[in-house]
Amino acid sequence: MNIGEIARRSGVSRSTVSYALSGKRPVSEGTRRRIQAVIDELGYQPNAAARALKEGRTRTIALVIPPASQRLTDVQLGFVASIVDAAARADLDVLLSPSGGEHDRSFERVVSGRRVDGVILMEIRLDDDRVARLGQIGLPFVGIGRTARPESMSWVDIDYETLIARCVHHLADLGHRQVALVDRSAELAAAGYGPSHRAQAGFTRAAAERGLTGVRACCADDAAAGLTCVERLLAAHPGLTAIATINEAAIPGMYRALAEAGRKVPADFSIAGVSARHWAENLHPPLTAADVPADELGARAMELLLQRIADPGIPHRHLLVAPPISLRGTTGPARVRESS
Amino acid sequence: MNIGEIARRSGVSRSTVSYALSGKRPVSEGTRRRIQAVIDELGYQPNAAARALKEGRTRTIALVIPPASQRLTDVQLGFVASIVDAAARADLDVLLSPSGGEHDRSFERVVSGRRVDGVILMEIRLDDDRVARLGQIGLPFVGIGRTARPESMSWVDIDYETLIARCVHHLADLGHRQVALVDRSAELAAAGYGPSHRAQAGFTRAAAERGLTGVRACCADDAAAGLTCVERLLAAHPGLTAIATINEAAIPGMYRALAEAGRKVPADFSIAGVSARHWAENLHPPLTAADVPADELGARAMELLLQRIADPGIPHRHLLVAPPISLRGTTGPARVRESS
DNA sequence: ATGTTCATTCGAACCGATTCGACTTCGGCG
DNA sequence: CGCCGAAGTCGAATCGGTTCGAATGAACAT
Repeated sequence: MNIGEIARRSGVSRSTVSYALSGKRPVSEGTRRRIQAVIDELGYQPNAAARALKEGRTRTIALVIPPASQRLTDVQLGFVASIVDAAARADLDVLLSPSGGEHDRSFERVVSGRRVDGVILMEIRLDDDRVARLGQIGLPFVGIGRTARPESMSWVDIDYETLIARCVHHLADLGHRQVALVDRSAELAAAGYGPSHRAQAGFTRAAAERGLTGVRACCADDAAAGLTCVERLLAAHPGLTAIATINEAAIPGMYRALAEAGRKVPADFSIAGVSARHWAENLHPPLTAADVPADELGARAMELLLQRIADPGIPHRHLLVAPPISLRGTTGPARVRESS
Repeated sequence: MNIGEIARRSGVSRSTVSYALSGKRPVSEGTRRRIQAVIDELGYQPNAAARALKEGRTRTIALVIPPASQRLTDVQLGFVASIVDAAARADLDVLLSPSGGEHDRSFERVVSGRRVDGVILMEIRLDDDRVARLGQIGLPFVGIGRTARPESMSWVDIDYETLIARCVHHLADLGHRQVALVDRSAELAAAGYGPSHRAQAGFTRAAAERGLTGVRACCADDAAAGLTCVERLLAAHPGLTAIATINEAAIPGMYRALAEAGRKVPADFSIAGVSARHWAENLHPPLTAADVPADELGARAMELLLQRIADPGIPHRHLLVAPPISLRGTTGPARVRESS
């Protein structure tokens, strides 16, 4: 079932079949129909490897996701879904490469074996080896997230710094004086995960501007961690009345911890976060949060990548989004303390 | 950066480089080291397309997932994660192919263009075109789920029929007399989605065995649909006291609807389901459910696929799991009706 | 009749790996 | 001393496409 077989059965040469399929040179109407009939009958599709070898491109992109060990958050899932969708629309296939550890076989194999025409990188760190490696190889790529030197690459990103600052201002407006930032895991932050650092920067800045007492806590990406994290925060800081967070996966656990501590949300305690809209709306009570437009970001990332693949020489482009905070059910005026 | 370049720089022929890498023929120690040094220096990896063309295999598998439009459920996400993980361990790459509509370009391209050595199919219907197509092409595949003729393919599956029957028996044991089955979407069921049909069969059978009144409702895969679905059920069947469900994504909505109707769970109303463990545990109250071992199923599916790729002639194998129901916080004795 | 143009089609080279048969060396053995 | 086998290496063929230059033949003008 290769092109030679098609050529034989339609009584033409292999090159004519190729031209009939690609249209890069004229083929007479009759010949084209004869060839097409044979192709339809046998269900022929050109061998992808042979085509990729000759053309020098694979019509495939790689999507580099966090290692499989950690569950994807809802926002991340939104990125993956929209990218897979956009790729399908562009007739591209998507190769999934879990990467995160120090030395990653999958990433290296995909990237330096030229299995793909371009790469979309998720979970980028401020100083990311993979970015350097892709630059060295000269493979087009786009980040969802950015390094410490963002001018030198193309990316789309969420402006966690601004968003967390906005959360803090919102909480300060409501009268809260002691606010905590619940970050993602300590390991991620230590590894130089951008959003952690930027959220912290925004938090510190806004807290200073409003004269608030701010504490920061790291927390793994799951509900159980959220629960113990908030338990500890409440124990250590009894006067705490509000949380700002970028850790959506931990939020159900935070709700639970607050409920168990007898703090009603939003009457006694406020939470504001950054999250996927569906996720925020389906929590109970629904979360006041900046809704990350993951679908749009994913689609834009793919757009940027397609442009870079078409012409690797074009200047880098960036998209930084800071969606407004949707007021839902988890923030309210700070309750005046009984002891005061 | 191809094998010729490596050969030139190490002063040997291309075939010697190839043998040095594969070890399929002896290469002297000195030559091997010289070649390896050049390879390390240039960061050479064999071109995947050229290798695939010659060897006739791509070292890649396809994972066929539901179309991107619908969010993956937690169980599905577990499958994807474990398969990606298992593939990475076997040094295989994973190509993601969203498929579900009638005529699917991505699936056809991946499968008949020989882009992959094997396929794992998710969301299989009782009568599934893709199964037929894969059989026709002769590409090894394993289903997560099975068709109406399960002997003729390899698969792993969750025994929804048994699990839902168990849920019904459990609810009957607690004294419930009117029970509803909340299925997944009507479109899926109409398309012949296996779990829908099998869950329904188990539900009807168990309800008959216990003399219960059973109603079935379809419900899209999201919280909003779960909410309206349960609202409608309560309105139409005021005597309803329990739900069995395979629709995990709708469960938060069901909780909400019950809360809004003033039915406390589990005091006034019981829910038993089939779900991912993390998901069930993080609900509030935690869901009594059969915990789907998605990680194990995914790993086993990959195992079966690797066997079939190694030897397509071996007999088909199957794995049907029916994990026990973990009693958590959503089922309790039926409250004696006040009107009785 | 001859030359010219145009539309089609063909044959061969090429992409970058693997692999087979053949060739050269060298040591061991009769 | 000459033969044999093994080790090590090389050249060429091959996988299945794409693409370039050239060949064919019909239509048309001179």
